[in-house]
Amino acid sequence: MAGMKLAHLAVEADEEVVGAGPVRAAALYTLYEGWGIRCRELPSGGRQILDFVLPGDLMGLPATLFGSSPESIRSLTRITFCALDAKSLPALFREQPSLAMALFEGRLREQERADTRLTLLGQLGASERLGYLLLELRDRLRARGLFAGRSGSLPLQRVHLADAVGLSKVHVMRALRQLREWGLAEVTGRMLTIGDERKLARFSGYSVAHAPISHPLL
Amino acid sequence: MAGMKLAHLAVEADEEVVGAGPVRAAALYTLYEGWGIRCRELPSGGRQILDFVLPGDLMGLPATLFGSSPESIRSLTRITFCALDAKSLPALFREQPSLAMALFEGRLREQERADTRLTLLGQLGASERLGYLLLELRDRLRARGLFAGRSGSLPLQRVHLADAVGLSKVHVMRALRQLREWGLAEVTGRMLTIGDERKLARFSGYSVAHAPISHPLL
DNA sequence: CGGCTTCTTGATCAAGGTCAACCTTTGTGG
DNA sequence: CCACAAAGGTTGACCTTGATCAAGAAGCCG
Repeated sequence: MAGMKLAHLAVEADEEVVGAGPVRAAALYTLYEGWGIRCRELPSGGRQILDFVLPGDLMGLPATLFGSSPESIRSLTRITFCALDAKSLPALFREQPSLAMALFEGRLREQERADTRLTLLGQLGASERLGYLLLELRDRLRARGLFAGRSGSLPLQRVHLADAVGLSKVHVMRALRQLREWGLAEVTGRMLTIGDERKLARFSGYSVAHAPISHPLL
Repeated sequence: MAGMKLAHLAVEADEEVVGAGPVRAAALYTLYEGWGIRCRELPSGGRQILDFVLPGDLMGLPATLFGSSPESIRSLTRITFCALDAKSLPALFREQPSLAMALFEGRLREQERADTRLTLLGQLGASERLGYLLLELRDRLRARGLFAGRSGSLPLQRVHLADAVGLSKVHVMRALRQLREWGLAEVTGRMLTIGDERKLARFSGYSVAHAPISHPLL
């Protein structure tokens, strides 16, 4: 798979990495460092953050495979990433079936994560959603060695949390206050601190089983 | 792929086809006829319908591949389906790379549909959600030759619509009335009728591009 | 030190949930 | 074939959650 590598790139914070709509360049990437978001913009002005993109995650798979995709990817921090040759994907499937299978399983895990998010938005209240999101983020970061102990860096603004869980910025504040007052989690500045982890997991319906952590592949 | 076929089965309406939790039997299926739902149950009693399963759709892929899955699949009507040998999936990846690729692309399309549903729940109001759901269902049915003209059969209760779009049964009623009064769509008895299709699509943010129709594979 | 953006909070408003009642359909046993 | 029961559909009244508006406080550059 290393043979697919084309170039090593970097962009500053808050730029569009993969645009919605028709693809302009072959654009299959893996993220090396930094944070990104995968999101959709609505004509009405709203935005849904579909997922946070962390180091090791693929970017632009649907866009390159289908030639166009409604999702766009933006950098939240400065990021470095690596461009892959999307055209060699069929070859990969022919010559590396076990790798292809791993790729397939990865998509399936993503699907389970997506199902969880849907359940979150459909069935749970504001604080539960936030609690879940924070716990999941912590575990994804931890799996990458980017979070140790009770607190770690979280380069997100309130708006990002809001757009991720389908709430208004103002209401995210209220929910965060709840979590803080109950000693479950705290977001201050650009830091996340998990308080009573066990209680938070129970409260927000979080279980690692339901939130398989995507593993860096490349 | 026909070589994977193991048995032809049927179950009555409202039964569990694939259970949540650890897998009891090798359980990879394709649906032949009837309707199913893929859903998650919450400890709190809530239920999120993740998707409606229509003829041609796969059932139980994550469960068989991972040995367990939080999702369960239930029949809404009497269904007939076909059991596949999940163990031959690695073989399929080795010997039928182009089929594997198709399977992979199918998952990617599912992911786009899931992203759309997330955006729906996170950003849109009750009537928009329902309108979108109804339009998408109609197009998926039409792609299978199960819906022609302005109306067709829709074997869903209000609760199912409610659990699918994350609303209460009562509020689904209110939203349906809206759609009816505005001449956009109507659900009566077990029938769905689409009124002004163009207007409904605009109203609910529906576009076929964003809602790729899953194609029967087997 | 301004002039920006983000954070934070209170006050008010609307969307949606809950409860309860009644109606309609379906189904079942006498 | 009718009577009754059970399940689902429909609607109104009221309450809760979360959105919106507005304004002040705190950071963060130039």
